[in-house]
Amino acid sequence: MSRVSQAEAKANRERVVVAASRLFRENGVAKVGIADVMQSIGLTQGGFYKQFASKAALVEEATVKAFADNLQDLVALDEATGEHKAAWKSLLESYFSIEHRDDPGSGCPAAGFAGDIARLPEHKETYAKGVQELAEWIAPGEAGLAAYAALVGGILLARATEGTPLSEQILHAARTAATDAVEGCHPNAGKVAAEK
Amino acid sequence: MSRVSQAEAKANRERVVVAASRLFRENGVAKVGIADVMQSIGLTQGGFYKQFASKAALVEEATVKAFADNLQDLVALDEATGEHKAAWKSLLESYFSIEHRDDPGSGCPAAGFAGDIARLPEHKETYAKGVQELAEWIAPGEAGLAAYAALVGGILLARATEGTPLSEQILHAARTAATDAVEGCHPNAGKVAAEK
DNA sequence: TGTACATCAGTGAACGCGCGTTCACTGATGTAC
DNA sequence: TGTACATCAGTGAACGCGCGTTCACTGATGTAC
Repeated sequence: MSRVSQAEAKANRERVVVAASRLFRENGVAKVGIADVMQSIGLTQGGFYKQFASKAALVEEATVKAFADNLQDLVALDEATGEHKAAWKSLLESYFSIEHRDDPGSGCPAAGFAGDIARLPEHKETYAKGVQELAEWIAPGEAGLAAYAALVGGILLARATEGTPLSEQILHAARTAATDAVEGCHPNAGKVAAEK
Repeated sequence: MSRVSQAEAKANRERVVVAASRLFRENGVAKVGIADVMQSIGLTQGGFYKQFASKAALVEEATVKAFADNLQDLVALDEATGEHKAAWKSLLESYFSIEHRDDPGSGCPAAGFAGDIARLPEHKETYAKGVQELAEWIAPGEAGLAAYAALVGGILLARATEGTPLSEQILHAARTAATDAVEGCHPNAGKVAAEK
């Protein structure tokens, strides 16, 4: 294989971004090399720099794509359920599922990229834009932000404790708390931290 | 400097763990090298392996220490305030402060190590133990776990969006939501995600 | 208490490996005529 | 439409650098007598 048609080259470029978007979320930006990404779609590392200026450029595009895809899924969920509140409840179930915990590659981008972006200032703007849009989907303003932070914290802790019984407890606890926030007052509201 | 007294050697070993506990939280395990840790306390990298079997062993000890120190601080906060609910409110203020966001090195270990531990299975047990203890401090059972997840998610998102206006909004939103969870029902409870 | 020797914490340089990036090369694609 | 040539996506190897780890060496500490 040497030269390839323009259309094929463009398609390959997109495949690189898609693969990176998955691999970065799955294993972390630092642990995924250019060679890994290229190999995963059957190409060699050398060609990478014909399409991207640097690894950082790929991280940027992969971040944008992950957030965009995620938002699109949620909008589709709105349309599928017909009512936003039902869509939100449906999201809660899948978000705090074992499947989502164990498959970060196709999961929440805010969670998948959180660890890396926190130390990569150049991508914070992009990350923030993505977070804002997804939080807006949940609910406008600070209510959405707080809810989204609870989601991200729950899934990250569940992943970091995966393999211990605590992981499932966290998933359950976070799902319950988020559900209660939608339903309104829970009978036990107010008891948190008031028992010691 | 060649050989050093046993007492001094033991003290140096502890200084290494303390420095690592801070540096790992601050810059991430992957970005902090053995040489960085040793240099930060005025020693050279060669001596490291006289005290530790590997970098992984240091990560383990640094994780344990970070969680232990944090728990001790919280217990002290309980004693200082006299009442647990007041201590919790006080924690909320400092947890979602700009200072805590900008100084991960001495901050919440669950947040500081989250990104790295999620990809280092060998440390998940230790991490889980630390999370469990801190969550128990907040409140027993799932209430504490859910609250802690909301804390961690809030501070991580705020750090990953630092430099954008969203960061402060997240801090504020997460603090408000957590405070309301203690106070009981907020007038707006139930409105989340119900407006679209 | 003093002396002689073994121990070993810390030094500084080197080794290996992985990874981001570069580069000469290939040969099908795209284009000019 | 066909031909000749330039372009350039992809290849495979190499370069540099950082970092975890190893190692011969140093000389003060700790100990045996």
